[in-house]
Order: sequence, then C-alpha cells, then structure tokens
Amino acid sequence: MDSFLKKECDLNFFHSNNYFRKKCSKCGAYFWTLEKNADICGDKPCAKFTFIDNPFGKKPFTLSEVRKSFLSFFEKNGHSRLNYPITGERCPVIARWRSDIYLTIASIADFQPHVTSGEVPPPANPLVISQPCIRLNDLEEVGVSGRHLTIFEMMGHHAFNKNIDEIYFKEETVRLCDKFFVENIGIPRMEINYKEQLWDGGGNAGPCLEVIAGGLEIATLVFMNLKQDDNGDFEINGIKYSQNPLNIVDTGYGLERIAWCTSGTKTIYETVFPEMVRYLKDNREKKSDDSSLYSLADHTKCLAFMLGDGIVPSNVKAGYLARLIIRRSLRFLKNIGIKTSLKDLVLMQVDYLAKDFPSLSESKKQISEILDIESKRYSETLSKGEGLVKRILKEKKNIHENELITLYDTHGMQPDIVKNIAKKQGIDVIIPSNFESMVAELHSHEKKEEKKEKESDIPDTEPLYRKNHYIKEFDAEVLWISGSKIILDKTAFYPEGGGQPGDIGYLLFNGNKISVTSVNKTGNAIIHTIDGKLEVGDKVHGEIDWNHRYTLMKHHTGTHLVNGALRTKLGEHIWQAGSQLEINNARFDFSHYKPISEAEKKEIEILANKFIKQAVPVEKKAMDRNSAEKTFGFRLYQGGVPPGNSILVLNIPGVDVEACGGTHLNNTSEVEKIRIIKTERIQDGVNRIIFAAGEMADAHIEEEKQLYKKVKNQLESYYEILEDNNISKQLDETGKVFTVPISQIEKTIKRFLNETRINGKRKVKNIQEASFDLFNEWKKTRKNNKKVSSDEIEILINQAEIIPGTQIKIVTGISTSEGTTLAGTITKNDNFVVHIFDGKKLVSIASDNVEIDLREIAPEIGKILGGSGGGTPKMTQCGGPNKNKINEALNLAKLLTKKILQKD
RNA sequence: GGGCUGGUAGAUCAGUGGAAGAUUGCCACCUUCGCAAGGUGGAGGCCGUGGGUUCAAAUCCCACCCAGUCCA
Repeated sequence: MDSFLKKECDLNFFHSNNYFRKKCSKCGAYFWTLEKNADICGDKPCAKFTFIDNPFGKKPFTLSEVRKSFLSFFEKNGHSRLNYPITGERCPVIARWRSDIYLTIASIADFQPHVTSGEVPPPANPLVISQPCIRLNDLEEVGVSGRHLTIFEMMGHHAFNKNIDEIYFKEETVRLCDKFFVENIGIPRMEINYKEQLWDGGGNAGPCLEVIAGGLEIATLVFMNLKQDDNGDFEINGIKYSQNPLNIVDTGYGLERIAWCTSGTKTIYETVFPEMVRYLKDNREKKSDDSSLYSLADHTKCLAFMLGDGIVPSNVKAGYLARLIIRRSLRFLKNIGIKTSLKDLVLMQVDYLAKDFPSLSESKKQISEILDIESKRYSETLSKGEGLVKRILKEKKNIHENELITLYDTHGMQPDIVKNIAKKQGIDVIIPSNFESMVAELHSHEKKEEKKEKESDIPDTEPLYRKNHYIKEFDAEVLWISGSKIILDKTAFYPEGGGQPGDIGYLLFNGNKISVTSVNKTGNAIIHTIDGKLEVGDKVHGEIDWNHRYTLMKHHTGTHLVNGALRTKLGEHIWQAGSQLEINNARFDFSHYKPISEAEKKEIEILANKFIKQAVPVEKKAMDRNSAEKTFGFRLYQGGVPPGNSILVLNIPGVDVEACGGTHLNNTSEVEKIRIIKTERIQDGVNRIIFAAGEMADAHIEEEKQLYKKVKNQLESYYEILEDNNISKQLDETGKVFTVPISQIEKTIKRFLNETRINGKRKVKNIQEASFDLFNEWKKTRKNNKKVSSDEIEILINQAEIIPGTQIKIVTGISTSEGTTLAGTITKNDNFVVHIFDGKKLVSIASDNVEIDLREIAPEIGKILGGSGGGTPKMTQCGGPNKNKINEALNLAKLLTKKILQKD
C-alpha cells in the first residue's frame, strides 16, 4: 500500500515547491512538508493544536466569510456554483435524492450515486459547493471534545474526469488548495502539511491527501478513481478494486475548522456558534456543565436545519434521528438549567442563519409546532418512566443491568436519568460501562434479506402506455411464453408498479378473446398473465379494460392533486410516505407532525377540487435528471428515486410536480371530483388520506348512505331519529361510541339492541345521540340483570331443605338472575349451601362457616350436563351443552352435598 | 422496515382459568364559623376489537386496531 500511495501522491507540485516527503515517527504515515526537520505528520493525535490563542490567517474569519471566500475563489478559477429551488446553493440536509442514506453526510453525497457512477453527467464540471452536512456517528464526542460537531459545512470543489486531466486532477487540485489557503485565508505555507492516506467509502476508494495546519485537518483532497470489484486488479486492505469509470476530484474543506484556526478560540464552538454560546452562558443557572452547553449550541443548529429542511420527527427513518437530537437537546437544556425553551433556542438559530440560509425561515411555524409537540411528548415519556423507576425501586431497592436496559430500550429512559431518580431516594445505580454495546447486542439479530429474483433471459417490451397514456388498443406479437405468462414485443397494458395496479383486459387472437388477468414488470420485460393459450409468433390485438384503467388514472392524478393541496395548506415538510391506488379509492400517506383536523380535511378537499375546476393541463415529459432537479428541486423524488439519466416528470403547474412512471390524465378537470373519505394517523409523524375520485366519489357517498340507512333502521326500533345531517360524521361518531371501526357498526348495534330492554320510542336528534343512549341503556340493563329481587330470595330460602342433624340449609333452584350474585347474596348469611342455575351455568356457593370443599363434587355435576366444573372451595361453577338435564344435575348436587355434610 | 412493552374505574396501576380490585380523584353525609385534614357511605368498568380453546377467559391461542419505545 505504501508503494501505491508513494506513486499516487508523487506530485510535481511538491517537487517544484521544495516539499520533503517524510515518515511520521508516531503514526508511520508519509507526509509532505516544507520543514526539513519535521518528523511528525502534524495531525491529531500525533501533534497538538498550535493555533489556540495563536491563530493563523489574515484575520479571524466568520463562517460566512470563509464560505464566501471559498465559493468566489473557485468560481474565479472556473468552477460553477449550483442552484436548486428552495434551498438555493446547497442540497437539503435530508438526502431526498438517495435511498441508501437519510442525511447528507458529505458534499460528494449530493452527486451520489448517479453522477459518481457515470450514469448521469455532473450538473456542472468542475463545480463548487458548500454543503451543510449532518453526521451523528460521533454524537458522544460533540460538546465534549471541543472540536466535534453534528452539523457542519463541507466545502468542496469537484471535478469529474472521464479521462485523467480532462478537467483537472491531482496537480491542479493541490495547486488550487494551496493557493486558497495561502492567499485567501492567509495560512503560512510553512504551516501546511499534506499527509498521504488511502480513502475508501461507499464502495469507492482512492488516494487522498489530508491537509493539516496547526494540528488540525482542514481539508481532505480525495482522488476517487477506484470502485469495489471482486474481479478487480487492485487490492487494498483485502478488498479488491477496479478502475472507476470516472476519476473524481472529491475535496472536503471543513468550513468551521478553517474559521476556527483563524480565530483561535478555546473550542470550535465559540467560533461556530458565537451568539448562541454567549446567550447560553449568560442565561444558564448551572455553571459547571460546559459540554452540555456546547452540545446544546450544536444541536439547536442541527435542528434548525433538520426541521427547516422538512424532516418530521417520527419513530422511523430520518424522523427518528430528528427526535434523537430533540431529546438529547431537552436533556442538555435541563443539565445547564436554562429557562428558555428548546423551541425558542432553535428559532434563535434560524434567525442567526437566516441571512445565509433564508429557506429555513420559511418553516418557522412548523418548527415551532414540532418542538412544542415533541417537548411535551418527551416530558410525558419521562414522567411515565419516572413512575416505572420508582415502582421498581420500591419493590427491589435497586435497579440492575437488565432492568436498566429494558427501561432504555422499551421505555426510552436514559440510564443517567434513571440514576438521577434513584439518587434522590438515596440509591446508587451502577451503569455498566458497556451499556451501549449491551443494547446493541439486543438488536443484533440476524436480518432476513430478501433474495432478488434472478432476471432470466427474457425479451424487453416496448411500453406503449408511456408515450401515450390514453392508448386503449394495440397490435403486438408474442415473443415469449412460460405457462400462463407471456411477453409481447410491445404493450399498452400498464404493469403493476408505483402504487398503481396493473391493467386488465383482453388479447384478441383468431377472433378469440383471451383475458389478461394481471400484468407485472421484471426488468424491461412486461409480463402478462393470461387465461388462455397462445404461441410464440402469434399476432394479437390487445384491448385494455378502459373503465378500469381510467378510474385508476383519475385516482392517480387525483393523488397528485391531494399531495399538492396538502403541501399548499400545511407546508413544504409534506412528503409522500406511501401511495396505493385502488378502483374504489386511493390512499396517500404523508409525513406530518400532527393529525389532520376536521377543518384542515375540509380545506384540503376544497382546494383539491379547486385544482380540478381550474382545468390545469397536465404536462408529461422525459427530462434529463440535472435539468429536472434544477427546475423543480428534490420534491420530484417523493415517490422514490428512479434510476437512469432520463426521468419521467409529471408536472401539474402550480399544483405538484413529481418523477412518476404511472399513467395520468391530460387535464385535472377529468378527475371530476375528489372526496376525502377519511384521514388517520398511521404512524408517528405519518398521516393517511383515503379519498375517492370521479364516479367513485359518488359511489362512496352512496355506500355511506346505504350503511347509514341500515343503521338508522336498526335504531328505529327504539328511537325516533329527527335529523339526517352529516351522514359520514354521524357514522364516525357512532363508531366512536361503541369503540369499533365503521365497518363493524351494524353488527355491534345489532348485538347491543339484543342485549338491551327499552320501553317505548325515544325522540333523538340523530344516530349518534341514539347510540349514546342505547349504550347507556345497555349498561343499565346489564346492571339490572345483576340485581336480585328480595322476593325471589325469600321464596328460595323458604324452599330450602335442612340437612338432618345440622343447621345447614340446602337451596336449589333455577333463576333468571345472574347465578353468582344470587347465590352470593344468600350465602352472606351463615349455614347455607346454594346450587342455582341461571340459564347459562350452575353455580354452587357455600357460606363461610360451612365446612365443605365444593370442588370435590363440581366435576361430577358438570358431567351430567355434558361438561365439567370447578372453582374455589366455597364457590364452583359448572355447565355443559345438555341444558335439558338441569334438574337431574341439581338433584345430584343436592344429594352429594347432603352426603358430605350429613352427620350420622 | 425490524425488535421490545403496554391497552382493566376520570388518572396511576395490581390482578397466571373460577364472584373485577387498590390508590388517587369525584359525589353525599359527619366533623368545622369556614377551609384543609380526618371519618362514613356512594357513584364510576363492552378488562382495546374480532375470532378460537374451555363447563368457565381480563387471564391461554390467533388475527387486527391503538399507544409508547429502541435500532437501521
């Protein structure tokens, strides 16, 4: 590897500027330096920071000044800046264009995977960017080490070379780097070392030079020219690589670090968050904990970006990471004892950042609401957890490892919080030093990976539906057959995908109609499942079930309208989390931090219908990725990130624009109408809208009416219902009364009516009121069934039989009252044994003073009824299917009781 | 997406197949000039929903719904 690096890093720049190649006596790495006698590379941990209180540079640079200086320097040197809708000269911190990572972790991440793989040309070449990045890998070090940050800007100048030096490669990179640091920032050239390293990550690798000044790595110059390849010629650290199609200059300049070494403050935090650190220092009540203060300064900025760029806290994906940072922040807030709320601190950060990142300010309202909700939630979690901890302490007087893990893993109680609670009660809880690995161990179960089906050698199909979304008929030739599955050379049948079900219809061959029952896609082949026989070479005429497809198209275009309406009403954080079209309705899942209110639902429905009335023409076109992103932004990728350079863009101007491969209407007016059937929270931070479009909206209304009619009819046996307003709301509320879903209302009401006695007819406003009354009457009926009339008891006692030679009386009988209650009432008095049948079961209870174990006889009694029995010594129940033998059973009960109790 | 908890009185929770409980809050009465405290009594439960096993299910089994939490 040494020889590889020696060859790769042997640059003219170093020789012509009189650099020496040295080996670090501590870490053994080679580095280039101007100082003849240098023997350590200058990097941490080999060297200490020398710039603290003794900064480099022309002057102390602010973050903004470093960025400006960098961008304009490289712009002057032929690099283009990028520009995207909403976020401007950067990409969002949530990696919307990638499905493999949640957060943007480096400037090169903006161009992965499509540009780096060579599939998509770079948006500009060479280019320069300053990309805000979030890394949570070293979370524990943030605030503690004095130099770690969760959010930082990685500045980069990137060149993508098909051939070496097509744009520029190593020499020019180092020359520009040197010029920038020496001339623009003013770091003395003497202070800068270049350390040779191997860089690898994300399946790529290459040599790199770490640029080090004053003990601080201020930039990394990566020359990414290898890609992981099991058949590759290069082997580095046991992994094989081959040449990447592109030679990529991937540089990363640490904006904050550069500013830091020009300011020389005690930690990086004073340089990066001067206002926030000052504010926190002035307003904290506990002076001891600087690391919490620094962390809080960092985390609040991190949250400003996360939430401002549209991440919605949740228990999944990027949302979970946002919640993680929120909760950590709330703990730090408590640690330093500050009165200002997290919300206000984050909003302060947004204001500090507003000048450089104006888009964050647009989300102030959402940021406020999210932080209010999340703060409240966390305090609820904590107080719940505190109760749990106290209960464990009360019982066990201590908390052990496994409980500590459960408290964290299951109930979200951080071990140090548990420790504090215990401390207040004078109990010392020991947190194991390997706590985190213990938790990790718990989650280390093997993952089942789904194996991808091998794409066998099957022919491609030309998708006719793609160019013409309205094509209904076509002629084609059968290319491939396997059982009931066939592939045609071209087809108008849309294969299932992107939440849109596949088409159905017919293939006509020799005058015969052959049904197409489902259509799927594998690679570029579209596979029709047919109900009939065909042979390769057959020429067929296809006809899709247009009614089926047209309804789906209404729902698909309708989905985009609903999405657009949601974004307009609720904000830019609205993001598709899932979508499924059906014939009857369509459902759309989207990120949002609270449930949709009744009023919002109405507004969204009205707006979506307004889009329909406006008759907006729907634009469908294939665009190259770069211009699509540049024109429309990353919002395109809501439904996922399609592969390739050319992407299908569905644009409804002023409403919504997405990369979408589905079939759509030509004009929003064709949707006819949209009716939102319901909204629900399906997950933390994710809501679902179910709606129906076109005639399906009417069908749904009709369906609802039918259900309402049935329910009303049922209730009318006891109630006179005066109003029929707000049918869907009425059904909804009725469901709530009985805590059942709407689909179960009919069945449930039937059951309740059966179990309830009501005299006469009652006048009520609506079915909700009737249901509420029915529910209350049902409760009363139930209670009344439990009451036993004193007359009945008296009669039973009068019929009792005294066991000869004792004071004990045996009561047997049949009653309509609940058996245990009746028998229990009698046996409150001494000297009774009661066997009573209440229609369902035979209950036997003995008074406390009677010495008998009823369990000895219960199974025998039950046997007569075809079942069995049991219970406690003084109370048994038995029963069985043969209820007609009840008298026999009661007689046996009496007989056996006598046998046990009778004294000779 | 995966794992782990939980869903029983307004609230917090006990309850391992046999009569639905405790604490707190609520209501009434006693006590008091009044309040707090105390005393006595009372109301308040589809034991999340739907199936199954059983003579018998809050309890066991299956499915679903809801909530919480950790991880990627």
